[in-house]
Parts: sequence; C-alpha cells; structure tokens
Amino acid sequence: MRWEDLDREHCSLARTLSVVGDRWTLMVLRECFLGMRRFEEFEARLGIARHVLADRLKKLAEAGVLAKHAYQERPRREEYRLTEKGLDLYPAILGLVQWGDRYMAGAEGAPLVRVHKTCGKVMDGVVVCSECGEPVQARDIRVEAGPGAGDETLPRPVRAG
Amino acid sequence: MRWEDLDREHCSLARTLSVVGDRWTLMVLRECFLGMRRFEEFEARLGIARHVLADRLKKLAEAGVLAKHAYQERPRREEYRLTEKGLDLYPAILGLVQWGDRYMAGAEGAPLVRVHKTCGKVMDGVVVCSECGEPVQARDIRVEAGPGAGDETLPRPVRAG
DNA sequence: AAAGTGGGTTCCAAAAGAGAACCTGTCAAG
DNA sequence: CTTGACAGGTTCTCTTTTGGAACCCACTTT
Repeated sequence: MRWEDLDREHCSLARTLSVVGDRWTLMVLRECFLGMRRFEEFEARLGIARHVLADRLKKLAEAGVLAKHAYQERPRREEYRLTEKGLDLYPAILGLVQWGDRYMAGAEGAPLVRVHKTCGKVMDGVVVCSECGEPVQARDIRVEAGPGAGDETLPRPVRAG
Repeated sequence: MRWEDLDREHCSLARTLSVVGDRWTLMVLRECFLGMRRFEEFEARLGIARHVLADRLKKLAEAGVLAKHAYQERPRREEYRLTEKGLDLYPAILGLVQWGDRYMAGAEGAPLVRVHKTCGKVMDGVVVCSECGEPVQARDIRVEAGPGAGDETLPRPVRAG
C-alpha cells in the first residue's frame, strides 16, 4: 500500500496519517504549537534536512493545516501559521506529548509543563466523554459502524475461535 | 538526525515518536485498539509488507507497548496484546481519529463511532484541564520549563523582532 | 504423502531521507 | 559597483527504508 492511497481508506486514522502521519510533520507541528513560524526556525530547532522541511511545509499548507502569511515584501518572506484546522490537532499532539512525559521522560521528569491560562495552574489534558463528562479510557469504549462506514470498516478478527 | 537519536531529545514528542512515530506503527496500534491481536489479522487488514509488520511488532513489544502471549504450544503461536502502557496511547490515537472524522471524512460522515460503555451514548473525547475541569484548546495553554528541562528545551523564536 | 496454517525471513527494485552545495532576490557596507 | 549577508529554497549524490514477492519451518489435517 502506498501512502497516497491512505486518504481513500475507510478509516479516520489512516486519513489523518495521510496528512500528518510522518515523523517530521509531527515535529514541525510541535514547533508550530511552540510558536515557531519560519523556515529557519524549524530548521535550526529540528535539524531537519532542508528539502524535507520544504516538502513538509508545502504539504501542510496544501492540506490547510498551516497557512502562509507574508510578513515582508521585497524580498517576499513568508511564515507559516497554524490554521483552525491545524490548531485542532492539539488534542492529538497533547496526547502524544503526555504519553512521552509519562513513559519516556528521564528521572528528572517532563522537559516542559503546560500552564492553563484560564486557571493559572500547571495541568494535564484529561479526556472525558462529551455526553456524560466522565474520564474515558480505552476499555470504556466500544466502536460501532458510523454513517460513513463501508464494507471493510468494522473490526472483524480473523481468529477462528 | 537519525530516528534512533530522537529518544535522546529533550522533548516528549520526539521521544514518543521514537516509539510510535511511524505510520505503520500507528496503524498497527489502531488495529490493536479494535481488538486485533495476530500477525495474520494485522497483515490482512492493513496490507502491510510482512517484514515491515514483523519489525514493527518486535519494536512495539521491546518498547513494552505490546506484550506477546502464547495462545498455543506446539507449534508455538503468539499474539500481541496492548499493555497498560499501550492502552495509555488511547488519548493520542483518539485525538488523531477524531481529527480525521472532522476534517478528512467524506460527506457521509465518520466511518466508525465510539460508544461510551458507561453511559451508553455515542461520544467524542473532549480534552479538559486536570485542575479546573474546563475544556482546553491550543490557545489556552502556555508552556514553561519543567523539571527535566535542558538548555535547548524552551521555545525561542529566532525572529529578530 | 500432500496440502494447509501461522509466523516469520530473504531477496531485489523502488522510494524516501541525510548532508552538502548551489541558486535567487534584496539590502547594506566598503 | 562589488562583496557579503540573509531568508528561503532547489539540486545533487549517497544511504536507509519500503513494497512486493518468494521462500522457510514447525506443526496439523486430509
């Protein structure tokens, strides 16, 4: 299977990964959420090869996750900012970061902490149910076919038993 | 930069991606969350090359995200199950899936929906602040150096202005 | 004895990535 | 009016990673 085929898959994860499912892309987005906007900033902080960075920025802009804004004319200089669509990736990235804080941090603890501007405290994101407001974990969830389900969507273990 | 160097980075996202930051790895994990456990199931549902699948399962097991369980001896057959560490990736994967439901689904809507067993309703995950319980979005957060911060951790735009 | 099953490994060709050099406007300094 | 710097790329070669298919092995069933 090719990566370009992923966005035709009947699976939201596959379709998401066709846009951001690349290691460098996610690292670039992390930098965006930390306030970075320019080619040079991404390059300096990530140590990414320049042509790979150019490719990822272009694809993210085409996907509508980042938008180019000229901050100067003659010579034209553009910076890349998160769109609303891009900002909505925050829960996913926060999930990955918090998992890293928990399982991959050294003995010292997390390298960065997040402060909730509204309440002023150092916080973690907690996933709750949109309907009842209770915290949700993997085991609390069952999946069912949704409106856009296709033939091959529902999980069907091949196991005979 | 090599991927093996990522886990030495002072960034939880980079360290997380050194384990799961690969397209196939995330697809394999999706299948795990849908209840798949066996080599053949992953292969049939994903269309992944067999040696890539073998490599990813091995790395996930080494990382403690999946655990091998023998379900039969002679011939020995093993299946792969999510550990607690693996189950804790659910918020991250849910974030990616919901973003796909929102932005990448066709006109029909999401291919799968999630039912919260506790309250019985079709739900979405909502990220709230662990301290005040309010929903959190990207703009509500500020980052600060944490206990494990290094020299290069804090975001510092290179922009002169 | 022959075929099937689950879970791999080995081969080769194609694609993606790393690293470095080079290009393009534009301004500012000598 | 040449030299250099700066931001943002593109082009080059070389290595690593995939994709796809074939093969292997320890059993079990027919």
